[in-house]
Amino acid sequence: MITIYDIAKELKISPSTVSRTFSNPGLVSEKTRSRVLKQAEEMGYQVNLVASQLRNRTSNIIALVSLQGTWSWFTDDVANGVQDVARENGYEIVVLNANKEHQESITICEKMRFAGIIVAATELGRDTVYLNDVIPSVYVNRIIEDQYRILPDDVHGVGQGMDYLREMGHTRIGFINGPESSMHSEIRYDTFVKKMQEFQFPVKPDWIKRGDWLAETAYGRMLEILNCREYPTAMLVANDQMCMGVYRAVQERGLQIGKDISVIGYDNVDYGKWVAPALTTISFPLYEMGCQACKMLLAQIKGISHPKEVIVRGELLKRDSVMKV
Amino acid sequence: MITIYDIAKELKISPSTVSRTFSNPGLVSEKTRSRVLKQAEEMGYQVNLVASQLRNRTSNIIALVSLQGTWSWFTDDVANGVQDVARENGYEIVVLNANKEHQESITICEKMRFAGIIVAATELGRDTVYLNDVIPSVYVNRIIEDQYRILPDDVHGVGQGMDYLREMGHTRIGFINGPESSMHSEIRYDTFVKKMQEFQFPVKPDWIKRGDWLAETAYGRMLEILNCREYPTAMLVANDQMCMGVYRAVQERGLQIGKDISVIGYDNVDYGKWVAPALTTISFPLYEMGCQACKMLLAQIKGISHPKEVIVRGELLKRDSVMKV
DNA sequence: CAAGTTATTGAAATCGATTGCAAAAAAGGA
DNA sequence: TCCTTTTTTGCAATCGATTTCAATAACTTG
Repeated sequence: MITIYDIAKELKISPSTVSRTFSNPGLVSEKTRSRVLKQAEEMGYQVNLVASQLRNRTSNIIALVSLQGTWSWFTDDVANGVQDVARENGYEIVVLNANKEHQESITICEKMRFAGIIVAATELGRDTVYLNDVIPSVYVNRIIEDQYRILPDDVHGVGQGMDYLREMGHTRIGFINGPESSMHSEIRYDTFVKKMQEFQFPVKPDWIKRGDWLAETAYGRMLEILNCREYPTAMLVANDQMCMGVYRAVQERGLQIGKDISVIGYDNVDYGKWVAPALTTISFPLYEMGCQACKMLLAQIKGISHPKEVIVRGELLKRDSVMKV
Repeated sequence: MITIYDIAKELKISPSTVSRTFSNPGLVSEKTRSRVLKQAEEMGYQVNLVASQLRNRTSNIIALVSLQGTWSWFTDDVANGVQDVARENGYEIVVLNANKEHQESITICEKMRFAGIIVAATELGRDTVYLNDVIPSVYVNRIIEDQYRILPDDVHGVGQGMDYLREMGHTRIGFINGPESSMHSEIRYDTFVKKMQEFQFPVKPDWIKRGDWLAETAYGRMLEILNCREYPTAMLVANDQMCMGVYRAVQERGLQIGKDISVIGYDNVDYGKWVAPALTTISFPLYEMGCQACKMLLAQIKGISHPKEVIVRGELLKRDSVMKV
């Protein structure tokens, strides 16, 4: 492995000068600098950031830790947001995946003294995670007391969806929720009910089901709803993946999505555009949340004061799964 | 930031002893060890891996660099494979994303002296990337001279699909290919034609189209095919995403996928299970490729000899988009 | 109990880059 | 030319953990 000492020896100059050539070129004469650069190029020198970081006590790497058991669309979009902001500010990002047994992924970020950690969590992910305040951190989509966090505005999102259904003339609306443990489930459900009451639409318990974010379960729940003597003209579904189950159930019954039954999802997963009919959905503003998270983290790193909570709004994406009644 | 010196001073012992407590506890007496552990816990000590790595000249972090412009299913699945093997061997993985201008992502892995780099590339990603042989590396899904690599067995995959279509009685088969620049396109196309000839099925140029991996374009191409006086009973499509375009085109014409026209995709993206009818597809063995890539990298890291190329087979996943004629 | 072993500890060097300080070299001015 | 100012350089200490070597402490055992 080539070091500045190797280059220095070769050129019969001091390592200090070689170092300065890279870290503070203004302090080195034009002549020496070009000799060093040439020699370094020739020997295939790459600065050792490990040494450099030890000396400087700083890193320009931000870690994004996903609490999913596995990699997924969720982390992807957040990552894109974090990355764009990070790079604008001269930072690189690395993504780690902390599954059930892997507290390790978090700890290693701290031990590596990365510049900061952004923890991104859907609710399918692990419950808890231990930070030691060794480096700055921000949570995306999770509320932990006293910790910096970015949250989506579910109230606004569901509100948008409900307003739209009403505009389209729907009054008989069903709802498939996420699991009980979820903060989103609660908020989305509450907002759904509140809106129904506000509009003075009938809230039918038979049309309100609990799911678990997964298509398979939602498929069963939707069949139950379709077995009711009369069924709703529209379904609000707490995430897109469950909509795939709903689509299947509806189509198996010989009914048409968008015609017999309108559907609004939540999340805006990429394949929603490609199913037929294209899924109308409320976007989970992941990219924007990633951006905000990174800004929040950078503020901490630079010691600038910043509010501890930021709430980001998604928007309703009107496609083909909802039509006027 | 707490260091071993802080702990040492507090306990009035030498830093060496503190260090040994963590890195080689057998060399420290039971009594001292527990005192150190307690003190460290109390002070919130976390070893500084930067210092440790500098001294040891080793890292236990493997980097997976994606050459996609953005995060995607491709990298996800490869990452899961790499991760499982890595963790079995005491390594952690971090994922980086190299977009067009970001040679930087690769370089930073080298500068950080990570244990090794796995470069994963679909063909939507950037063309070239420069490694400096500072650390071991493996390419996934890309052929670079003299470099270690993992490739999928496209010949086997397409063969499986074609055998199945023939079994199901199809003889009139169309094909939508990927873009010209792609190694997969070439192989898949060649294999398709070879199989057609082998089976003595008619190869109709009108039924063979070039796509660009994207649904939108495939939608247009499929419409062209459907405009022919007679159209095929089955389509082999070079990736799943394009199948979504095919589905839409077919359905818009009032025809039914699986009934009027059978479709086989390639890749096994996750939503293929949830579209209606569920998509029959040939899997791109990403997870397995990730595992193999990691094994290959570990072999290099440990200095064990290993073949420079490994080819991994996918399999045909029979679902509902193909039926007997 | 003394000599020989073994278990524990500490001092000091090391990994590779950075930087304050001082020396040397170059440039400028009279 | 000689002195002052500015540029370039080199020396040596530093970041925090590890490890070799030597010293000391704690056991064994005849």
